[in-house]
Amino acid sequence: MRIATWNVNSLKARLPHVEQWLEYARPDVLCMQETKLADEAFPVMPFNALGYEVAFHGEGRWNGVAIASRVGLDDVVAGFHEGPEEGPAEARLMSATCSGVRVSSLYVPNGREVGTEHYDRKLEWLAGVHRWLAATHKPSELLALCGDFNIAPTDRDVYDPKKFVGATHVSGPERDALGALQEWGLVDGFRLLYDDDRLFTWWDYRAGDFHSGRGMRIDLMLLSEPLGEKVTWGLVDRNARKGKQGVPSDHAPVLLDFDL
DNA sequence: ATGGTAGCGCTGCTA
Repeated sequence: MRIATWNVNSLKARLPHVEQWLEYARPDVLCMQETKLADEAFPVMPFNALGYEVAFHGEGRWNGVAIASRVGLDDVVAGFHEGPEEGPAEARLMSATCSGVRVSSLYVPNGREVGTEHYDRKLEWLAGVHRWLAATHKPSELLALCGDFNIAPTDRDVYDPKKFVGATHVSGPERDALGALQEWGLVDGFRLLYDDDRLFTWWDYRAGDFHSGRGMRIDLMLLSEPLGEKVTWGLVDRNARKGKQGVPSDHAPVLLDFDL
């Protein structure tokens, strides 16, 4: 079973990229973030044509998450649904069961600058994820929390730690929030297999950061231990940025294979 | 060097 996650930065702008990627990567499940589409505008038919069912939770011009699956898409829940109160209705979480694995697509708030209300909301949202997890799941289940966490777990996950001192994505409270999810019973799936530096998944569009290798690893797949035991291979597919479809996403898709 | 690009949508916000 192949599970992937990709912040597409507008599914409307990126649909040709996504279609081509599905054709050659053939994930069984693809979690998407930043679809930036209202639900009535979601391109259902292109996914169906490639053999995927799709569930989506959007709000229009910002945010938006979705899950495409060719191995079943059951018990779809948009948002937290139970556990903590939903709060302001931003479309940042959606879950479904795909061939026995409970899969969630997450888009964690960016946080902008440390000490701002946006940063506080990011930490609150992450605390909400922990409460939701504790209220609705058990570490013994087959769980995959996939998405754009907007957190680089360690200093090896940014191109130059000196340039990130005092910045969001690397701060202690953000990493502690990620650590709380791990303490509950989730592991950084990609790190189970690959210990290298520079396995970045996001590059700023500006200043040629992609071609200069200035990136961060912020797109993660957090796995419960029973699912982590089944992981066999993975990839950050930087080739997904190539092709004739126009401007690529500023994120690359991440995929993991499981012996399930 | 405190810049730069992209998406949405038409003005400036968000990342």
